[in-house]
Amino acid sequence: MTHSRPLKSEISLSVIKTACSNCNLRELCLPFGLSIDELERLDDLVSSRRRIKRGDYLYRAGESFDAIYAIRSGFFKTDVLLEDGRDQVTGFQMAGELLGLDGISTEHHTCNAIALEDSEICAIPFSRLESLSREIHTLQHHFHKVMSREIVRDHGVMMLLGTMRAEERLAAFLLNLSQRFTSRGFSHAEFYLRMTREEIGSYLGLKLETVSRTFSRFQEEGHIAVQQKHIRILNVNGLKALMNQR
Amino acid sequence: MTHSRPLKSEISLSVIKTACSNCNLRELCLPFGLSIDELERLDDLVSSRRRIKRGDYLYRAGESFDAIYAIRSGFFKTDVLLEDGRDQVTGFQMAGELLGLDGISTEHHTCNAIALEDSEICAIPFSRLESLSREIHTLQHHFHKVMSREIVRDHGVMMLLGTMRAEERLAAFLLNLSQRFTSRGFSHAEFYLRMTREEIGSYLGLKLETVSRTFSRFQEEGHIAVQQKHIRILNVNGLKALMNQR
DNA sequence: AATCGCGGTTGACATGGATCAAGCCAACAC
DNA sequence: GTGTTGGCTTGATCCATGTCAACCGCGATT
Repeated sequence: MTHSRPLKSEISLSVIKTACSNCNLRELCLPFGLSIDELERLDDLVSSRRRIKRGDYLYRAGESFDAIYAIRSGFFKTDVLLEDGRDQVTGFQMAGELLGLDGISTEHHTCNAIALEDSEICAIPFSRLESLSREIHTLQHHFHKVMSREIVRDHGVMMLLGTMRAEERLAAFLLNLSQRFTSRGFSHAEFYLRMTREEIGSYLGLKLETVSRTFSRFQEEGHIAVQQKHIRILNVNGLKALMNQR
Repeated sequence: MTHSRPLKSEISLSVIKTACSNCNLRELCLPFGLSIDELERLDDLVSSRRRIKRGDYLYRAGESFDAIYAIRSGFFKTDVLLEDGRDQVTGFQMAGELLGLDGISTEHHTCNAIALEDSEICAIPFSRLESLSREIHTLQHHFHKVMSREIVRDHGVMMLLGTMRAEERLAAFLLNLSQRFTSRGFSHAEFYLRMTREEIGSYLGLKLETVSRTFSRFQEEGHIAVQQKHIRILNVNGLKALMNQR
């Protein structure tokens, strides 16, 4: 790829240029439900595409906010820091998901977004998104749904943190990842974790040792096979059953 | 008041009718930042006002969604239920705050909203809010801020649940209530809790006994005076200090 | 005034997960 | 190869919070 010269500039441009219209995530991402010509208007807006290397920040808490970001490929975590150094991972985001919605409220980001693998994002200038969504009803409505979905997701995490035991939290976590990989066309039963035990623990309100021990227990009980970051789910129903017991 | 007859119909109507333009919460609530004539257009939309008695549901999880609600007066909790009966209180809402944003995502409410005291709400039909906010930029932007603020709040709760100890959670909870009462013109140092120890516990991921014991400890240490639901904060800085230790 | 009942407090004890510590494994550098 | 490093696993012990149980106190009802 790096040595190929463009044969026809239109073609190469249309491939290289960010374009929702030919993005295979468009049914998961912001463009959901838009007509062809609406899509093209969104294309104009989603101009810049950026690579973020593993470990780099997409944005940091405190930075001023002016765009939201759609993940084109890769994997991110968001976290909030307390003055005393404690931190809480607030989410893991994958392709097709939006980052940065927290920044709208104060015009400043309130959390950090960090790439857990080399990633690519589309920046969507927020004020332009607002103007466009004043014109395109479908876009407006879908954007509201996405924000609302984030609120609902957060409620789920609260439930997890507030009422579930370590086993249940981890089972819920694995099932959630599995389901999200599935809807992106990957295996539901086999995947690589992009985050460390510590990051999982932070997300789930557990220490890394507990995460590790619980994985081991799941393995002993035949629910999963773990080998470092490689996970195979052997018994989905077993995991599901772990959640509603008690 | 109840015996007075209207002298001029316009006057009595303007008092009785729901109207953002003369609501003293307008600087906290959705109308924030609107001009006089924009306010009047919002008035048309916020037509119905409803009383909810203590203990009654404003809406239930699963019901179909078509409006969001602004709290005119009173106090609510929202909670989510798991099949096995466990529940998690996801928030406490007071005058000027919005309820129902979770329902946008699936067109169905995903939690229950229950009045903790006799309350009054304004129903805002959501599709009409969307059309109006396509016309009024300020309204659109403010609504986005409100949704985003909810996401940020949820992150705070995750931090609480994920990384803080019982003392810290409860201190944070009291300080948060105090601050919200203050911005509504009530005393920052003295207030009545509208919720039970069990509801506080559910919100904070603690059992009611722990909540009760921690209140008692705060009292022994001179941070607060508790008597059932009546709270007086004696030492704000003491409470703040409790949070960042460790 | 007596009774009832719900919510709150307090105590004694149990336990899930944290903490501390050692060792292991895999990737990478040299 | 050997060493180094970061992430993971496992064991022993500890402790914060949960659990169970008794009792209290206040408001509502009669």
